[in-house]
Amino acid sequence: MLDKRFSQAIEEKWQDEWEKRGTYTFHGLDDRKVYSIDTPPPFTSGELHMGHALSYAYFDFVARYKRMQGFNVYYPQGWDTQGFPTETKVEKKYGRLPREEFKQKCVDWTNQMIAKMKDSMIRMGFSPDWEHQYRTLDEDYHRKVQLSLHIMYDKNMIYRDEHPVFWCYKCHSALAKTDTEDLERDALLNHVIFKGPNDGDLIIATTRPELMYACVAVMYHPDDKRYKNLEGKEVTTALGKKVPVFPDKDVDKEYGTGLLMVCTFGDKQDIVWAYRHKLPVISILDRHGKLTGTGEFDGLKPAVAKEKIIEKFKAEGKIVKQETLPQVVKVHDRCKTPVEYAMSKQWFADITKHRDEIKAMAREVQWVPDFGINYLDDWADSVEWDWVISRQRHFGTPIPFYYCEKCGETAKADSLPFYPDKAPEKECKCGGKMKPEESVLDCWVDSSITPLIAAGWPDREGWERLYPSALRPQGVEIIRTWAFYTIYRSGIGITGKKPWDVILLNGNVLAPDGRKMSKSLGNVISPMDLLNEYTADAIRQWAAMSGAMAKDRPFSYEDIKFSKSFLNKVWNASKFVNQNLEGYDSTKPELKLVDKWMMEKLNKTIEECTDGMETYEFHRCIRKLQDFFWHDFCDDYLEYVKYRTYGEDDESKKAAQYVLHEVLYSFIKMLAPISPHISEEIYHEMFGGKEGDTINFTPWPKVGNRFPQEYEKVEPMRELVSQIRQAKAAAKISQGAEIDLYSPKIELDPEMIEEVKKISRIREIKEGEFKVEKIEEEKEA
RNA sequence: GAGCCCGUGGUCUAGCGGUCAAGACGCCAGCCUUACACGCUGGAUAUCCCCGGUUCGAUCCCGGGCGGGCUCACCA
Repeated sequence: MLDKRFSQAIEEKWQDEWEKRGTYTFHGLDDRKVYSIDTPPPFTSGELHMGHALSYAYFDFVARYKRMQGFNVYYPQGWDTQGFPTETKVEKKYGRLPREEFKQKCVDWTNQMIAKMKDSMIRMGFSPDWEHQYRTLDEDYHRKVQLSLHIMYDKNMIYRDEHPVFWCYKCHSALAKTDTEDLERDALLNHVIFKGPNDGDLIIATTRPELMYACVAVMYHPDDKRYKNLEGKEVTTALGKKVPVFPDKDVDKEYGTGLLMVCTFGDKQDIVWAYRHKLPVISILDRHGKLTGTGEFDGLKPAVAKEKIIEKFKAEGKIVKQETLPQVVKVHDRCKTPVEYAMSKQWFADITKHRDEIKAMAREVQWVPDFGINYLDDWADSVEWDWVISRQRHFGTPIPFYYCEKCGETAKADSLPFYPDKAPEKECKCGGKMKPEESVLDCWVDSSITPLIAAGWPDREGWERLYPSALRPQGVEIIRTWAFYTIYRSGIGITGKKPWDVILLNGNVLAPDGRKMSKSLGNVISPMDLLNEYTADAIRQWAAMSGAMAKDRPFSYEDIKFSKSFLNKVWNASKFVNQNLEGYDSTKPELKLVDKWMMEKLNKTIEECTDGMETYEFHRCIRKLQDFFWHDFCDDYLEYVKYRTYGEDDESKKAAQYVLHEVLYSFIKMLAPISPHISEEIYHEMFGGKEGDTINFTPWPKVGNRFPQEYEKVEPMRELVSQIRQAKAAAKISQGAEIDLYSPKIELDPEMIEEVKKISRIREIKEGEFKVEKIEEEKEA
């Protein structure tokens, strides 16, 4: 018996049952075709947010659908564990600790977060294989990341070099761009006099005059007539140094005077120019972020030096104009200190050499939706320099190399996994000491081999059958990182083969008001808060209804309320069908026209729904199911056959029961990938688990006998039934009451006319203007 | 500024070379018709952003504009 209501309690019952039985465990390769999913390892923040709920629901639909299609689905669960946010949290809680102790606290904290997130994922009904998990902090994961780097190092794809990086002088670390945020402020633009080749005045505009000691060039736009005569010449800075002049397309003619100085390094554009024009590098900031090599301003911080040098130029009459302009500077998100660019020895991966290969390999992958590949192309085309893979942090995968302090020579670590504090020093060919590298890797280095990790590379027997993955689901916003780096490393660097067959892109979930969800706006909705009121099956249905892929969508209470109502409908209709199935036997009876109409409707639904799942258009699938079940099955067919299931005619009753049984069974199967809990419960309570102990592995419904002609015959009847309903309502006659119908000649199949009489409780049909007339009870008596 | 996506009843979406342009939520009216009031039966509400073009015919295709979103670059 089904409970009175479908509820979260029923969901939890099945979640526990699935976990206990290991329902979704991968049991190794067999004869079946494998379908492997390169699932996104969430960063272990502890919180499962709406974005997770949406995108994880998408590939959970796929996994469940493919299982029912007979695939051997491999759906491991990973965790992205290392990185600055964890260090920040741990540091906040425990303060500064010795390196080893600190790392251990990071691990402990991460494990707590994993436990919390795993529980949330189970409550959402996600079906990853909990026997096959990976964590990026595991020694085994480290070993594989390090091995992958050794392979790439042997192919000359990894190197150590001096290069400008984002640097926080307060925290003494290189930063990833993602560790920075924008700060708007006013800047003073100074117009300073330089001397041209013929000693004429040239005015350049700068907000950072204190960097002039590191000035290495002056630039203008190639179309700028004012400065064309300077090409190939040298000019003299306000400090008396001669520097070359270059035309460059990135100069804005309208900004300032259209003439600018390039320093090492005022901003990112300076770095681009330094590389493009092969300019010399002058490091003007020391390791503490103070000026050096200037003489009079050494030891000052840039902000102080700026004021002093402006005073100096003013005194010398070299500043002709000053204006205040709004400016955006990058600051370290943690300490809000403006970020500088500093030269430093870092490890690099040679992405710029491979951009065309990466783009080519991306074309071997099917992008869903197809325009997603544009994001990758744009990024590949705009990458200015190689990927800085080293970070001066603690909680990360160690870089498995040595470098020579004397000559700069590098060498691979001898054994993996490699941890620098346990590694011996080596001797270099040059006689110098080789030191184990102490920096750690950018987290994207870890996550850019997830399809290999998932496959069990390089140790698991038959890992090649699990690589490429069948599916990579991920957010659009990390195409330039996760997708790009995965193709570069797993694809180009390691295997030479594309990492996945299909990449499925999802957008973000916005707040109901269409703005980004954020703590500061106070508009964050957590899936965990919705569970009790709406159930996981309803949240999952909301996800399915959330429209096109790769598109941001506001969260919709309307949709989730509708989902909940729909589940309620499914529940109650199932109870009702169950009541009417008394005496059901599975022998196939002679079907009436309406029965064939219903079976044909089911066929059409199976086609549409299957197609929707195959093309990842989950909204098409769920909308079709909702429309079909609610309106065609409940509102129409159930009403059409009530008189038969209540009645005495055995043949007719059996046919109706057969169809009720078939349709409901096929329906809950098709609903199972999206809303697995309610389907599982009905499967067991009503169908006795007849095809195995879980609906999740029953075969996906197939289109049965077609009845196109019968279908067409029944369609007009539905219109007539509806008209009679309306007429009854208008005449305030109860729908259950018996009537006489007056009507002009009815153009219907005779069997249909009989059907209508039964369905609409008509005693007699009489010629006349269309109307219904209630049969008075006293007349009958 | 560059690239991409989008612009459909009050709201959120679906759809498509010819349909009375579909659904949900909301709104209105009437119904407790032996599963469901988280329900049932009806109803109102759309210049399908604007201007051109292609076409026998465009909401759908093409060009331009306006508006919104995302990613990137944001400026010496």
